[in-house]
Amino acid sequence: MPFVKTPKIPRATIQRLSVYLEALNTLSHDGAKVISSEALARFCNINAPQIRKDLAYFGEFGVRGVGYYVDDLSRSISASLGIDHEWRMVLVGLGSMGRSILRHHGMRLHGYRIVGAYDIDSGNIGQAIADLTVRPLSEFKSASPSLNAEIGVITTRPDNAQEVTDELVAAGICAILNFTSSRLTVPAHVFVEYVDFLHHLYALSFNLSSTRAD
Amino acid sequence: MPFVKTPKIPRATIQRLSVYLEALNTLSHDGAKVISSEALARFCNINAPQIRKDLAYFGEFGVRGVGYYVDDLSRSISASLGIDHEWRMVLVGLGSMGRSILRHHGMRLHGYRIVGAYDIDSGNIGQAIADLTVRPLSEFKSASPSLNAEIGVITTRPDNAQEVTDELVAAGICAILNFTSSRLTVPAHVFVEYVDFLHHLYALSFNLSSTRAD
DNA sequence: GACTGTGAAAGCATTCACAGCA
DNA sequence: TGCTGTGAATGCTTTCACAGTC
Repeated sequence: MPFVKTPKIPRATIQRLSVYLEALNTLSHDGAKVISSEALARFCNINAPQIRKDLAYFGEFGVRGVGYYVDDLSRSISASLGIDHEWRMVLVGLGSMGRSILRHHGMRLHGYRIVGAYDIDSGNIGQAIADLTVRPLSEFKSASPSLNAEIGVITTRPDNAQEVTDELVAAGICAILNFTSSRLTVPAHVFVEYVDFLHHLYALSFNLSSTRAD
Repeated sequence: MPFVKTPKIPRATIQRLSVYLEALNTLSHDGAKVISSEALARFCNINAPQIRKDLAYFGEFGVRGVGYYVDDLSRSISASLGIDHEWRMVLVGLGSMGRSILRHHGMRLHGYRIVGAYDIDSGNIGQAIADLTVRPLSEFKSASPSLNAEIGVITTRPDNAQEVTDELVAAGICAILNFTSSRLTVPAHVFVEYVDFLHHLYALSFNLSSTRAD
């Protein structure tokens, strides 16, 4: 009985795959055809056995005695991560952070497309930003079937985050990228990722303070 | 010989401390005086022994049979993280992401103050944004002693990130918050934190795809 | 009685060494 | 020969159970 090659993939592996992908795209751009785990390791500041193990979770992408074909591997990782097709997203909250994300080029380039812009702040509603018109969140549920978005991005003020989440989940969204500092409560089938740069600043402060103390 | 209570603190602990802090501030705001690890655990979606262990790395903040005093604990965590005073930062790159960070209220509220705005793109230089004037990065090194900033924030295009990093490090910056998708190479004494929401989107895509497949 | 602080056990993730293949 | 794929060993984190304290 041949197993599908997926026992249980560490979360950390997924994060590193993103790094490999980034690196491979750069390498490909520079004309590299083949790369060894050792060379890729140096490029990413990650060690070689780790890379081999990570990749092995998803299949056998390399050629022994040769290495990995850059473009092949890039495609394989994309497929493994599920980013080999376009993902449709809705954005809620058009303060400066929301606008900046709406205008962010990288996301579109990598297959993430914002197909709806909503807000609960009436001040923003009706505005046209980057070919979308901001609608009140209350309209999302009825628009949802035609928008066909799978990922919700929240950039409101923290106090509104849970309310927005509930609304999105009620409308069938199963994945949320949360830029606010609020922790969200969601049903088990919903995935949440937190982007909180304050936390990263705390980590820097901690490191600075503790080396200072030595 | 009484040890300072710091054997080796897991990185994950630092991240969770940020979460506790956030929660405690909310609780304090709502008038709570005392909270048990169990109650805090429910509030943060983290389990109770984990919280107790995390806190124990830094000292004995609780009272047996009672719990933790909310405001006390909040202050203790802030001190442990080294965020009980203001941190000065310089921002490099004033595209839409940079501007949005410059205008972000939360950061200032939490003791992070941007004291200098730089860019290498001549289009932005000279502009006044939120009481700062954008200067060319080449001027940073000489201004650095008087600015007295400790943290650098990079929001340029990815291709410029390494160059900017080198410049910041040369001027004495020891901590970098990197919003670009580039991996940075830095000397051992410099700390780097990556804020890459594309990676978070990848994680969501992966989760969505793999549950879809079941 | 209630809840913290902590050693000991279990569970994960990373590293290593080497077998297996071009 | 050179480099991948992988079981076995190491090192971290998390979990648990309970002793210690208010």
